[in-house]
Amino acid sequence: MNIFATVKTRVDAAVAALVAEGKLPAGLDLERVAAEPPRDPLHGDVTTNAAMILAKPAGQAPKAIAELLIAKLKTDPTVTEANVAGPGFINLRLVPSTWFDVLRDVLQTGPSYGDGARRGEKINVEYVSANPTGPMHVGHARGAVVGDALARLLAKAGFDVTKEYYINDAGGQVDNVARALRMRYLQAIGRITEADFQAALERKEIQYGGDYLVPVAEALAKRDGDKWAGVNDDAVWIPALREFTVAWMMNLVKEDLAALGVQHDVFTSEKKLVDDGKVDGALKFLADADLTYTGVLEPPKGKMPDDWEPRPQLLFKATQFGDEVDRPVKKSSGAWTYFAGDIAYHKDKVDRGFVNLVNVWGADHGGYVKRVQAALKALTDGKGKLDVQLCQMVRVLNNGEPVKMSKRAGTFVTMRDLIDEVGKDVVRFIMLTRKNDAPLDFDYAKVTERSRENPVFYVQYAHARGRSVFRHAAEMFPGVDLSDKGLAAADLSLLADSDELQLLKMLAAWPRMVEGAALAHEPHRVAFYMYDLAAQFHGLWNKGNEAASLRFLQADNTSLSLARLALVRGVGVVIASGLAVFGVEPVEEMR
RNA sequence: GACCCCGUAGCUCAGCUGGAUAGAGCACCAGAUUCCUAAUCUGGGGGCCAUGGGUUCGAAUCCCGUCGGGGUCGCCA
Repeated sequence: MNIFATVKTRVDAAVAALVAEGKLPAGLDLERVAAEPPRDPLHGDVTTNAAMILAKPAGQAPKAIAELLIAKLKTDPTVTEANVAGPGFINLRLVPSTWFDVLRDVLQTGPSYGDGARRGEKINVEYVSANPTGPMHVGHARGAVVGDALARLLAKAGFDVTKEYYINDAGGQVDNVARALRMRYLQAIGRITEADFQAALERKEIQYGGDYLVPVAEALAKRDGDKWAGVNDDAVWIPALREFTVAWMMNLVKEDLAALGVQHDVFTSEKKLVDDGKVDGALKFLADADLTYTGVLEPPKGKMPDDWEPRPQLLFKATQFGDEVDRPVKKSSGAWTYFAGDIAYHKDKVDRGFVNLVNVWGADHGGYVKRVQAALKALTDGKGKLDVQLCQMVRVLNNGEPVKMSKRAGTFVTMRDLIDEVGKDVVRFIMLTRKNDAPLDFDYAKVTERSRENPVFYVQYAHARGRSVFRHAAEMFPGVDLSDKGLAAADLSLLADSDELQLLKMLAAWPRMVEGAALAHEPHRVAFYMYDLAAQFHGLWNKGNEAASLRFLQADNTSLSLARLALVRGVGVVIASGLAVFGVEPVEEMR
């Protein structure tokens, strides 16, 4: 039940009725007509901009249209008041039972309160997609949480969501890991020393110096003995060691993600796309559409690479689809570029029936967005929609001091460091307290602090307080049915305090919140909603400190207590429901 | 040089896809505890929404310019 959606359909019906009566012209576009909460609650319960939106196409003054609509809307028994205000807003006040019905609905529907109804609309969310070259770091953690929460949010809004991970296991980076692994391997079988390894790192012969390759090398030595020590043909040992390390690293990645509570439905391997001929197929598709050609790119502006020289390459006509320049799909060596693989990957998604795509990337990939969107347009004749959510940097701090790096990985703070330090739920929640295109400070001290400043604590505390009330209620009212079903049967009209009603109205806004955040691909909105809801709840709680008659539990008044318990429970259900979108467990108590 | 993101209270940030008098927290000031968790709550001051134009009934929000911060810029992924 979404009362704003309900009111919107009533407004639409009122317009239709006026059209039928000839008071408004036919064929009006109602797309932009909205029913929303007014900015100032004093204005009413629901406001609609219908009169202002329709004024121009109908050729009438907003206020005149508003009067017509008000006359229609007033015939609705659930509308107690309808007024025109300001430039033409129509403010509606609804019968109080509206809010009691909402609460009853929350109690009866439980965790699925707020679920949307767009069943069957498929959407693909690709996130993390980290190179299988080592442990996950903080940046990956943010992308993982944002992508996962977005997927959960879309699912709640009613989409059929597929969560996907693209494994970049075909490029030069994984070869570089194989090279580093070989050195660690030689060390593991006693052919070189740690000093030799560090020297090679110093000479930049290898790029990956982290300790995390040591156990991989040991496992390889255990399996194959000294088999690879004498093999010097790159074409032989690189693929073998690459395969070994990719498999290992993907296990590591999956373990890290599991520790964060993130699970993907589909893993797509770049190497498999290549081996299966999907890259050839995708590029043939573009070539057949005359969207590729062999040409020479202009030299890059700004910082010039040392070894730049003009060379002919196979290019994709990205400029036809809104990109700045045409983009290379083949290196001058003739090998496919990373972009070619990505074209094939996106074609693969399209071929699997996805039109709606979301990719969550790090902000350093911002320059890559247009070309992939261009490729998708080319592949789908303009029908495919790709939204790329870029995640900005995370600065890891402790009491304001930058945390430099992990002992294990060497150069960066890992996802595991974060989880070990503050726990999975805190990591997840904090990562969602900023919009993803804004930088985020993650301060170990602040995110574990027990104060209003810390949104995780503040929201969890509200939930725990609600549970505490129920523990007391069970003692105060032995034998009384305090289940959701029992509470739904309570006389909710006893909720008469203005703050109680305000809280009910916030619960009524949850379904609209879910839909808006999902369509905008902005899970962080849920964090702010939950914070506001918690603030309202803490406020009501403390009113009981000043006036004992406002406490939730009244020993001498069971029916009033039950009505208030229903409200407390409703708040708890919605908070738990919001936390579920974040993949965070609500806490029962905070001792 | 080009492209992308950002610029809102002293600080950290919201602002629901163009709506009414721009909101929270921190910090500052003044209050609340025989009471279900005061780990909380109530009240107060604080703004040229970087800046200059434009679009319209109406702009923090959309478009263009300028300034400032960050990111990216053939054969890396």
